[in-house]
Amino acid sequence: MKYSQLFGKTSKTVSKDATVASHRLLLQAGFIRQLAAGRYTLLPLGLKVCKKIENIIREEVEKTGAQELIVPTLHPIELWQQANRDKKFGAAMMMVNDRNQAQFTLGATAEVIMLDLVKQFAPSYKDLPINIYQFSQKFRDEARPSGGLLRTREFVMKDGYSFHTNEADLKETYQKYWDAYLNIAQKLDLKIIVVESDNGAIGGAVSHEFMVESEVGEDTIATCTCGYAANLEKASFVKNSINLDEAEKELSEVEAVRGTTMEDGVKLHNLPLNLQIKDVVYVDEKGRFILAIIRGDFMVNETKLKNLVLSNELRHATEEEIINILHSVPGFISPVGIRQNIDPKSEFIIVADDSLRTVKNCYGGSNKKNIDLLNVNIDRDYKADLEGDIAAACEGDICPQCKSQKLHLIKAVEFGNIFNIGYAYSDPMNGNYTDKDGSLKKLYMGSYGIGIGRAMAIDVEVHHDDTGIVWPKSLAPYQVHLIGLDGMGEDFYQELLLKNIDVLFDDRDSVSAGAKFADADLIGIPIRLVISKRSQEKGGIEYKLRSQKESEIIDKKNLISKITNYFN
RNA sequence: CGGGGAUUAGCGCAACUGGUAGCGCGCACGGUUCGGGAUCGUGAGGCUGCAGGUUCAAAUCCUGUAUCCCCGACCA
Repeated sequence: MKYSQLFGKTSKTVSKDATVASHRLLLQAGFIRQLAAGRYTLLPLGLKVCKKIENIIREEVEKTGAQELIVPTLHPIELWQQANRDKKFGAAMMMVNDRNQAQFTLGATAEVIMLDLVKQFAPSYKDLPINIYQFSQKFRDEARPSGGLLRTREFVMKDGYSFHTNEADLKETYQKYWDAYLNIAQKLDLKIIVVESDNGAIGGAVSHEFMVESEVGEDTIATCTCGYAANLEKASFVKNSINLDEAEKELSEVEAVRGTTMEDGVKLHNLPLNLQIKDVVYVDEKGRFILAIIRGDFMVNETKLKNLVLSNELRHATEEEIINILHSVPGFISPVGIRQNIDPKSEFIIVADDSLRTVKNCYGGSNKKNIDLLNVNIDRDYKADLEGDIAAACEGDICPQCKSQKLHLIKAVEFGNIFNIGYAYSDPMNGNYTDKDGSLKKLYMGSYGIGIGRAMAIDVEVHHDDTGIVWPKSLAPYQVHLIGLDGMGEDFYQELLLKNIDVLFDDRDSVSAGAKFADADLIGIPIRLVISKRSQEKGGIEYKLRSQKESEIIDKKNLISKITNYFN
């Protein structure tokens, strides 16, 4: 390709809105262009890179036995409703009507479509596992797209789906995908941290995310040197016992003229924070009031809480709701006796973190202003409707796996994920197969995703310097960036083409050498060749790797083999 | 959805207390240059996001609205 013919140009300036490096560089180097919030055009250079990523993914994913197909983008809303996923995805779904007012959604993911497809072939155990995948445009009406291609409303995803007789069978495919993802990441020159994760809107039980450490990442992951790694949404930690050897003392009310913060309580009673009970009131999408209680030194993890109470959405209760509906007082909420006060028409759930089993004789509010309770004990003084882990892990907490070392929190971007979905879709949609004995059994499902545009952005995030992108050779839009100076280069360009070398030839004659070098740095093609009077006087063509500072003059005859060797 | 900022030429930005729009880059043409974003000259390019209002006069003030960005909420 001649640069003068290439559609899409580099630019000297780029909007100050592009604060993330990959966003700025991809814009500036002419790989992408924005159409609307979270919607980007892939220009020829950008598309070339994405196609290379797709091919790498295709090659590795097919090793799992997956077969490529493609399903429509518009999904009849009824299918989503069958699986109850329309509510899970909620506002993120793009809705469309046809001329008959039939409702469709623009595919955000394709579990329901793929399951429906599989059902149409009435599979028997002999057909299983079924392992299918596609590359297709996904639509998610994200509340706030950000970071260029890192979070968009419209993107190409490789989404794979597998169908099994049981979980053990899924695990085999799951492991194959795991390995495939690591191979893909290696080819993309990305260092992956695999973490346990929450299944979120996809549903199911266990899943893993393939993360790349990055300051611009929207996720936080907890890691330990022992190998433990989990998304913060899922990460657990050791909750040490505080004073379990104490005898339970008598519950008592005391006057407590104080502010409404945890620290105010600590100061007033001169008792440790970890003996205080923290009370947080939430309201979910069904209008249920949820009182989450937890040891004072811990924080509530809303994702864990949502999973425990089976809610899709939580918000904090307002002060008015606490006063008028719970008949309590902000800052003085307590699980003790709160239930009696509440209007029985309002559904009310008390959820206790298991950390409340690590303490005795706790203190906190009384649901009355300026009165606190001392020596509060679970079971004796209050009971929870649900108990479990709803605590957020923090930097320095003790690792749940080795139980000795401290967790370290790092920011990361999600490169891909694999979901063990189980029966989350087969149940509501009657996704069955016929077993050996002729009986119908539920299909056990898995799903597997990688966003292509995001993968490209992560790669730029990881591989760039002050002057531009530094593509790994597997992804570079071209292998060689040939710069012709002094009107030279055409003959050698033709020669490279004949040798099947993928070359971008900067043939512009109205542009200075400096501008060409700057553009080459920006675009980031691995090998830069310069052919000029000067290089010829020195006996050949200048050869320089984008990733290195030094260049060398190489004789034309040896150059082709040097290039092909570099790429093998 | 809450808070903040923005919208003027293809891109990046100016235009004070209202007087009818300019700079840089890029683009076109012509010269001189030619190994790290050269330079000189000439030129093209704008219903100032949109809709109302105030005024003799609006890019500028007011109201509404749309879009974009950032922080948060949400989402993976």
